[in-house]
Amino acid sequence: MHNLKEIRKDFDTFKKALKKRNIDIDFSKLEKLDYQNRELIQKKENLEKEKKDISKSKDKSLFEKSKKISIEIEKLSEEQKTIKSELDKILFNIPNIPHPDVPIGIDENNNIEVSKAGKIPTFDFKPKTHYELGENLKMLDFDLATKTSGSRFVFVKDKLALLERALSNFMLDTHILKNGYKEISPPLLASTDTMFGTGQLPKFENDQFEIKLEEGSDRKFLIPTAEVILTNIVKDKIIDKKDLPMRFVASTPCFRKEAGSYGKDTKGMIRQHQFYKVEMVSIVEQNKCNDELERMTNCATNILDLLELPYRKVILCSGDMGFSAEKTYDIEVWIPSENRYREISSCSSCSTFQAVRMKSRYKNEKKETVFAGTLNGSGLAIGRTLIAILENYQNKDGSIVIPKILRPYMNNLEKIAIN
RNA sequence: GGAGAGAUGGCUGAGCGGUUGAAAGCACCGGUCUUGAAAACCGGCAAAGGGGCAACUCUUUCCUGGGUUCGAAUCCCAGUCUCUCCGCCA
Repeated sequence: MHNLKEIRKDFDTFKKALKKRNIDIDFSKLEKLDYQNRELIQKKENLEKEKKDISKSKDKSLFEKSKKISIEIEKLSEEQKTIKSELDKILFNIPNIPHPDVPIGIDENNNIEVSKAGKIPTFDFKPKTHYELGENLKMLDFDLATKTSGSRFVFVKDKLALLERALSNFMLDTHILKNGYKEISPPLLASTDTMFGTGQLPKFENDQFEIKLEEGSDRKFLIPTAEVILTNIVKDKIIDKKDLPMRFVASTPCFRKEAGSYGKDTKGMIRQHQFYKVEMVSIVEQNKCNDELERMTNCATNILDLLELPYRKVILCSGDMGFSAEKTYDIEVWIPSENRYREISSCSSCSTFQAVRMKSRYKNEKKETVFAGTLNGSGLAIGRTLIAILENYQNKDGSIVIPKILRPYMNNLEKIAIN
């Protein structure tokens, strides 16, 4: 969310910066509502002052007048609240401003490749898809999941379940022991204001699974990513500057409706309603966002290096970035059956955008209270890492070689073969 | 599910109709003292919003939302959350 005080100072620059997002915002209405809002506040405050003075004077002859002022204040206050909520409705739905480094573009086709790493495997046979491999091994069961739960779910069984668990542990260990993240096992349900804090609400309510605890209770949502719950650790907080940067990592299930993806990636486990993801979150001083983003992205690619999977790093263009992000790197892993790279991690700096929504602040050198910077990144999406391993490490007979780094996590198993 | 207790600033914690934005302590910052540090002493230290180039100033805020009152952190009502005891339970 943007700070109105800042926007007001240079409205034209604000408008221009958001043009890169190519979205429709009624700026003139925003400006007008802001003006009306402030005008009403002034009127109201003048009356409040008058009333306060009467009260202090304890002059009984003025008490009647004070009553009348109260009614007037009430009226103004209602009017002001209405204007403010209209203003908020616009403000809550305005995305973050792209960082100057971000290339301008419409969609994913305008993203720019930054670097490539790893060796793309060559096969002397036609590589199978991950779901063919998994089903042949009898370790991925989509039909069963359809029976118990519906579409976009999967049963992972046996050695692949072990592999999934190993991946989670390996990634966590790496981030905790080598990259300085603190391990968190968080709640998987988030309240409305938590979802608002990171930007999932109000605009993306359709993508969220809502949980009904009991009739009339507050709304709760299954987290679409641990980013939501980890970032909100600093919600409504004035953080001690000494505690920055804060770095958290968690491995959690994520739940998404995938409402806008009908017919997309319907085969296999690329796009599921539920999947595991290891998520990194950093809370930093606001001027450190860019450095932290590079650091975080390196933590993510480091995992792929260790797993010896080929990947490339892409910087997202202005039109393809998420709502809260100012700058995003996607890490894409090589998928042999599709003969292309697919997203396996997304690392974003959100500048102070989420902190404004969450009211997360700290005192800077000048003792001013300022908003913190927040970043999040997958390190990595476990389901998709599993896919990448299946496909990149497959043999002609349908068996899968286990990446060396994972073997200690799998009782030194070297290969998964058909029973 | 049943019975109680509570929610105040970064933290602990007083206040229980008007000079209380809020005592005191801790933490933090500055200073005196000291070779340096500690201790002691002195001073400073809430947030949000509005106005102003600025110095500054005004309004709001003691869980949330209503109510009583000229005036509410303080009284009344509703809700949320936390804690303790009993029951049930991974």
